[in-house]
Amino acid sequence: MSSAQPDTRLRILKASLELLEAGQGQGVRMADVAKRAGVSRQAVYLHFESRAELLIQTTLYLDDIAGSQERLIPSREATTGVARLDAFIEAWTAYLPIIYPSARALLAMRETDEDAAHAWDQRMRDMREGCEAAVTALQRDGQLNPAHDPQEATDLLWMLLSVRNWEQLTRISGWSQEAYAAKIRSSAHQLLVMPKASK
Amino acid sequence: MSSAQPDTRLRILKASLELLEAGQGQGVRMADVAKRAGVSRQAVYLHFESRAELLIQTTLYLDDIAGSQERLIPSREATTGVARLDAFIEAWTAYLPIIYPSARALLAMRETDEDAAHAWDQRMRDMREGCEAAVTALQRDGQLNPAHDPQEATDLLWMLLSVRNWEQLTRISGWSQEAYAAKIRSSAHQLLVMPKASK
DNA sequence: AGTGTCAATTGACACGGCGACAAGTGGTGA
DNA sequence: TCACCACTTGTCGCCGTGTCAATTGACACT
Repeated sequence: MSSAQPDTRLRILKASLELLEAGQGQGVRMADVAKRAGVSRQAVYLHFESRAELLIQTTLYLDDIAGSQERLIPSREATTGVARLDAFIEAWTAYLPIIYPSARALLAMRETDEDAAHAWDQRMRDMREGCEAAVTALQRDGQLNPAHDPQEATDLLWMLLSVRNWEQLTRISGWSQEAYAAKIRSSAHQLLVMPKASK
Repeated sequence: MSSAQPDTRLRILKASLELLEAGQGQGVRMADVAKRAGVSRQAVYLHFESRAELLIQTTLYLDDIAGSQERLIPSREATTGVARLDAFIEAWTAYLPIIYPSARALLAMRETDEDAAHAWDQRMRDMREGCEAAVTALQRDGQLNPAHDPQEATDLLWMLLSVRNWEQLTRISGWSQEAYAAKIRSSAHQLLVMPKASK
């Protein structure tokens, strides 16, 4: 936090992120990132040991500037199980389009690179914890659909909220982000919330 | 159907399929396929113009020997909408583990190769037609959950049955194939079939 | 025998992208 | 003045895909 060039590492991360967003996570090479950061290709390797590492750090950087943590506050503060579920779904589905480009790149890398695989899996495990917390809150309220035990319910919710499903519904089936969010929420309710006996 | 060497093209396809299965769709190179087929690397290019083309043809070959068409007969013959839905889900979920290795390889290729992307998308469009037929049959019977219009219901079912979801639930969440099939079927019912007013 | 054809082989090569290495260069502070 | 630091320049190796040209060996026709 001192040099005229505001921290090369940060410039590289920014460049990486911008390119990922521009290409929707596709076709971003080390040389492209370097060029955009106004730095030599080798300088990138001075800061990141490999392409996998750069992608991992880029997603962490994005989490940081996009406030991944703050987004979860309403969910944690929800009082009822259903409110917690809804708040979590709301936060995650709104976050999905933001992380999609870098998630896609990391997912592609995951196929061949062990570090990338590990980083992605960790990320998804963290996200699963949010699912689990929501399911637990539902159960505490006696609102969990008895068709599923908590483990299975968590996995189903986790699946429902996956990046790949967002990709399929919005990019292939052509759903708007709003339609996606609404339908996923109502589907989660149908699957997980105890059907009302009567009213 | 005559030479001592039973058709080189076929030997290559078999080799490709075996390697894909052995590696769960990962790390299969042209040279590996050639070696396993007992043929030079160049011979592979004599029969398939590119790696993408080889993968595409391998999945078609697999469809052929695994009877992808026959599997759909029970679904087409079902009388009620719910029976049709169940038969389709049963056929597809049982087919998924079979095609997974080649599907995975093709999905990876899809990211970078236009031909592979087109072939995969076509495959998935075909599968979607099965979903659509089941939803239409449900609707005809007045059994479609009014929470969804037929389009949306089809897309939801399509999403539910995706290769990626099978991969996540069985390979990551660790569900058995049986648990997967049962849960997906019951989830499809919860989502798509009209809730009984009473009984 | 002689000729043509066809499938396949051999070996070499170009290319793109990642990653490593070595020898500079230029600015800063002790 | 010297040393250090971040960075540059240029070069190189590796890998996997895809191409090309020359050759071989089997068969078929005449």
